[in-house]
Amino acid sequence: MNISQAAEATGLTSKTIRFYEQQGVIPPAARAANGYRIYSEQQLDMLRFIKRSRDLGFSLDESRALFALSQDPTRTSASVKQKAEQQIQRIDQQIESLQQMRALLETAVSECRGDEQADCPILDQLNGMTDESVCGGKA
Amino acid sequence: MNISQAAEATGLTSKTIRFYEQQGVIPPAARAANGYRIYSEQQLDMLRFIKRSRDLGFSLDESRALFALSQDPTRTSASVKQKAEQQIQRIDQQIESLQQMRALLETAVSECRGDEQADCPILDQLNGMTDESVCGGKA
DNA sequence: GCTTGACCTTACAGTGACTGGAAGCACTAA
DNA sequence: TTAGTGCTTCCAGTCACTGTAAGGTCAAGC
Repeated sequence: MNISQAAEATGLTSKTIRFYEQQGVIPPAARAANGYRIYSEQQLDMLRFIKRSRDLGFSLDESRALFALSQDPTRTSASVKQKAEQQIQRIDQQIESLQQMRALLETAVSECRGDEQADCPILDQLNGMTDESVCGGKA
Repeated sequence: MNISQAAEATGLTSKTIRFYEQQGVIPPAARAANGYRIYSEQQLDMLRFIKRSRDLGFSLDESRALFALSQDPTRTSASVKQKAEQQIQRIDQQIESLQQMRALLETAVSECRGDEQADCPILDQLNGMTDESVCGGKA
């Protein structure tokens, strides 16, 4: 199985797989006589693990660490759970930050007529012309 | 007003202000005899505008474009509103993506005992050992 | 006058996780 | 033999900074 087949089988791209190898996320692939990388089912599983971990928002470093844990029979589920809970917290922070942005934008957008006139509450907000202590306050 | 005072006054860092100048986001600052950058109130307003725009999640390019719009008397509020609505859409996509991650993590975490045993549903999920078509399905 | 320390300048490298592109072999089909 | 595709390596670019190094400037204190 060469790199493009491995890419197909894992949902990654060939570029990304080479990048992971170069970054030490995965060990160097075996090579065929022609120098092409070859992948075993086991390595596909590793790549799929990394992809799923990335899809849950873990960094490459954490993904590597999680895979190491998954291969370590002496791990504890507590150690894994802790990482997952940290990740949930990070996600919650990101969501909260995005929701604050969204609320500010939404208020400004709702006040904007969106017509041919230059007058625009959205630009007013960016110019600091609204009361920022009260989100989107009209006062 | 020198660069660190401008940084203080805008909530940016000196580094970031220089970076914005180098990237063409803001025009080159005037210089004192000693070569130090000097900033006027007008330029502080521009920097504050950019910061608020960035804080709403607009890219530097969009922030620059929005500032140009805000300085253009022939603009229409419709053109601004469109950019803001696009930004809301992007934010919604990001939130949705994060909420999906969160839901998957939360399910796995809730099933994980988090004790000293190696057995771990979180790692099972990363290993593709759960039914992915039903998010977190226990079947 | 000299030193010290804070602040300014430029320029380049590093971050994270890729993505794109160039240049050059390898393989396959016509 | 040629064309086309796929593999290889290596380097540059993305985004928005941040860190670091080497050096010039300024104000205060001795």
